[in-house]
Amino acid sequence: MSTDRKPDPSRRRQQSRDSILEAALALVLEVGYSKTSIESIASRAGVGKQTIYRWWPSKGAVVFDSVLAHAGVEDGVQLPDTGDVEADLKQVLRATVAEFADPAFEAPIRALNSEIIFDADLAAAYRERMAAPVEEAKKVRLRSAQAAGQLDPDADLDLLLELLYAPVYQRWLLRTAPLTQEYADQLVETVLRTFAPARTPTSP
Amino acid sequence: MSTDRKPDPSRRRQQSRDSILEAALALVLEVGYSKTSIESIASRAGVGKQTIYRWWPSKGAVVFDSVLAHAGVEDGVQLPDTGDVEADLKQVLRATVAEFADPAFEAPIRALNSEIIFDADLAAAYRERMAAPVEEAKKVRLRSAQAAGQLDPDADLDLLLELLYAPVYQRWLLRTAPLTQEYADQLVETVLRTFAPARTPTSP
Amino acid sequence: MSTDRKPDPSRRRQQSRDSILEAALALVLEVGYSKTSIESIASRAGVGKQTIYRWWPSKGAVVFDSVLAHAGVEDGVQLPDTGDVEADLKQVLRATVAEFADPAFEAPIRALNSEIIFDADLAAAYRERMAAPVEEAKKVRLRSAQAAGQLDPDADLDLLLELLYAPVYQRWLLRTAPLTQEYADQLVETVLRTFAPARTPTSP
Amino acid sequence: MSTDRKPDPSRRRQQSRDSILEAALALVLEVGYSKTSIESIASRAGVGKQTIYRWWPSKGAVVFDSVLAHAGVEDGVQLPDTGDVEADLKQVLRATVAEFADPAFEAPIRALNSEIIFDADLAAAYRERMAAPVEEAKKVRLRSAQAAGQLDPDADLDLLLELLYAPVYQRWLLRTAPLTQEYADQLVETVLRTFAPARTPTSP
DNA sequence: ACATAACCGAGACGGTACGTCATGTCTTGCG
DNA sequence: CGCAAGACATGACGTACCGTCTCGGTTATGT
Repeated sequence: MSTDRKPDPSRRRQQSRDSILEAALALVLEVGYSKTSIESIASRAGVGKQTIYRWWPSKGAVVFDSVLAHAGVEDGVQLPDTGDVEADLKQVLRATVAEFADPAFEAPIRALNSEIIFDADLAAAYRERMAAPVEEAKKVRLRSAQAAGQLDPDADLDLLLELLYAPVYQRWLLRTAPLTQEYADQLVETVLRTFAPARTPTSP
Repeated sequence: MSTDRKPDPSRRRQQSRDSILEAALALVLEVGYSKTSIESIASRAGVGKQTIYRWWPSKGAVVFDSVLAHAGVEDGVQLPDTGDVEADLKQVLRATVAEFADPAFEAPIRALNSEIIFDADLAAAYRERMAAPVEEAKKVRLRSAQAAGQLDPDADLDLLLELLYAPVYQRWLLRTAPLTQEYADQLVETVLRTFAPARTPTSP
Repeated sequence: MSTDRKPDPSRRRQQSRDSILEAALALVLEVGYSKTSIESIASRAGVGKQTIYRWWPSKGAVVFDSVLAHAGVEDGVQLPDTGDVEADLKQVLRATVAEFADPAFEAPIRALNSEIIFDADLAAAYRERMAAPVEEAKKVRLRSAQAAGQLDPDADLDLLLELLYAPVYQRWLLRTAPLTQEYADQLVETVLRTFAPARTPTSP
Repeated sequence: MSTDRKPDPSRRRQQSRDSILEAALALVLEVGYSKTSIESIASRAGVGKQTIYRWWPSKGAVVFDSVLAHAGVEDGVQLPDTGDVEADLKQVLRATVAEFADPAFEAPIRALNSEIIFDADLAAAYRERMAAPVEEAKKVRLRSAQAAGQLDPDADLDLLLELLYAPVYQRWLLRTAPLTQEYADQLVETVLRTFAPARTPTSP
């Protein structure tokens, strides 16, 4: 016998959920994450505070859902495949760099990251719902490159992706150095060189 | 013309500063960063709140100084140089991995990072006072390796270090995958392979 | 157009109100008015500070309500009417003098007065809710005396009451001279003499 | 053997004292008594806080001295004596009423009174240094009236003065009713009637 | 003439309280 | 019963002052 409140999700009002997520995202953009409060979200969404507390455990979770809903990663992700890995990867990494530079993305994503740092549950949710699909799409492209002989067939693709993306992520997060298109290109070139296919011994 | 109060640092009481930094670090370890308040730091340090506000602009800055004072990076940093870069780098990167796993380091450093994400000033301070000295020590070792012919003399050392450390940092921060000693070794090997000196068929 | 929060009195918790007023009165008695803080009232009443700020504009207003609630002037006030004005007034004025000497009344009432001096709103509230009912009761008795031919029918009763009470009030407030029962009697006699009915030599 | 600081008044800097009193008075006028702080007085006077604490026990005492120094009651006080008590008293009481209405006097004097209410020492100082000389001057005039047969030779002059001034004081302090010149006149007339000389029994 | 003791300005300090904001819980009344 | 509204106890915020305490720098004699 438990006294826990267990709200019935079927009775949930979709309109409230939407306006909460919208308000949360708008506030993070306008006043920043730390100045965004549950109270301000509720007030802006025209919603009672309890309605937020009923469905989300924390401010971080609300903002997480906001960003997720807005990013719309839930649709299938697919990377370009022109046959030229280097060109394709450069295009993709340049797009990532550009995204990080977009103020409309930057604020919510920094907020997301600052929560993920502390909250292992959010981190897991992030991996599963945001990172994993993208990760898998990238690997599809890389396997295609392996099949085309542009990449070492034994390359550890997880490691490769880390070497490619972690430096970008770190530069953006810690602002250690400017994030430029040239940097993206340089990373792609360096990493591809590292995982280049073994030089085919042309003669016996 | 400014009305800002500019307290005179020469009149600052060293004892207060010390007990504040100590209290801040202890609280972050004991109750976590977000539950550490300026008020609790002041109270634990036996200090008036104003004494904190007089010398630091934010909780983040206090914790930053705590970590800095505790880490003692201000002393010269020097890396081992046994003549074998790979062995030396593996030792150093394994130490980094171990440090990240130490609960006594983890909490304050996660706190630090969560502040740095938002606060560009703190990020700059971090770069200058914590990262830069260590970075420089690492480069000294790498240049020594270049001189010894163990590394491409044209290698971009900044990029090399990013490829080496950013993946570790990202795994730790986002908990994307376990941080093991083997992973450290693998990273060192991969990166050294990338920046290996060109095979000069000098003489038969 | 006003952005002011206007709390809904119907949702007010009576229990909180009561414990706040009780705590305020107790604290003024125990530690004095100036050492009584909103914070200490809240803490003693087991109430959040905001609950005080929501319903009262200032410490003075809280203490005012405390005194008012305690004095219970809101009930009808009625003065003795034995048929002998002089005796009745002496009794009433002696009671006033005694009240001023009672330490349990003195502290809160001095507190009240010190606030009223500065705060015209409080002064108005004092007149309307504390002074007026008593004033009216006194006038009822005086009119009865006029009807009985013990007082000049043309006497300005407001003036009469001021001449009677202001000296007592002043002596108490400024401690210019001891407040004794004899003094009360002397005042009554003097003032009654001033407003005695004209000697009408009606018939021998 | 005492460790008490006993500052040597002979070494006191007159300039500091003056600027403190001046600053105190100005602040009470400008921002009101309760918003006047020791710190603001010191700052405005260009004086260290300690210099105030060295010579005065409390804010009330400083303001008291300010008002005293400004009022300049220390000079001899003398009331008009035209031979007509009623006219003279009306003139004096009207002046008092006017003074109370003057904003430049009102603020500091309300401040004074609010301190006197709580602080018996200040009350005594007030009586001795401000009230007494004026009181004595008034009595001189009244005795002259007694000698002139305009006043009952047995009149209790203290009581008379209380009946004359307390109502004015009360009206001003509590704002119970407007303080007009007519009111002053009415008071004088009423009180003089009360203490009129006994009707001389013209025939035996 | 020169120590030496005080006052003095400045302001850092450990505190208390301020009045505001947000938290997460609870209650009320509407639909 | 979900919900908007919002009162509530709690607790932290950042600020203002409190009264005490150094810190140098003038005075201002007193030998």
